[in-house]
Amino acid sequence: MAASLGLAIGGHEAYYSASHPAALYNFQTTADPLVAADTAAPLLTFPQLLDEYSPPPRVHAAAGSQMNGFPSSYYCNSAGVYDDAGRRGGGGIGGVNRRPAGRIGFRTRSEVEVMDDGFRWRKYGKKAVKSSPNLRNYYRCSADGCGVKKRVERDRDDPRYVLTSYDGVHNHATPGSHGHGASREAAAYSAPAVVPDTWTWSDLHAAAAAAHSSESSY
DNA sequence: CGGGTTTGACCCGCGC
DNA sequence: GCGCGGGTCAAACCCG
Repeated sequence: MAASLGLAIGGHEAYYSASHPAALYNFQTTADPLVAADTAAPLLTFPQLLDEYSPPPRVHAAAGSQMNGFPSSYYCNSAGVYDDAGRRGGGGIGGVNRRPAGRIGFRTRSEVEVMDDGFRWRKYGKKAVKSSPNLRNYYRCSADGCGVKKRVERDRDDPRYVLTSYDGVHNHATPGSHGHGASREAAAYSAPAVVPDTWTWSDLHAAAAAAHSSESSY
């Protein structure tokens, strides 16, 4: 079945998209990522996901060299209705009622908040949020014309973990590439309808967006 | 000198 | 209608 279907598990919604391999492996969509991260525990580990879908080498490198730990769980808020704390998320971005094309989050055990995922990020805000005693940092992709955003905050329940969520899809190749993988980047840049052999951050974002459009009915 | 970070103010949607 | 809360802007500042 090429379509995705929604399930209700323990009061939480989980979406599994048959067209998205990662989703088949419990790459969850949930209204409450924090709860899901705790209760729907048996999710794939980051390395597992990477091995399973052969992501680009640079992701491997980033995971190996820059991260102190690795994501222990995932959530994908493709509904774009709730924020990281499961609160209303329609609050809009900058007051503008923008609907995120797709949001993917990671709960990562790490000493540092900033993880090199191959893209260049510029911090544009920092905010204390009610849902957490910790500050939330806002980053934007520094590539011109790329509106991908990323927010990072420490898990309020376990400060050893970092909650990272991505909004949007990169419309460019990772700046960290040094000439290799041009074909892969071209594939990732175009053909959003075709499932590529290798999964990149952008691919995941695009998949989330696709799941979003098929699930919701705006 | 250029790019990134900091910081407070501001904007806007939502709930009451 | 008002207050709250999250998200963003933008100028000043910092650093390589």
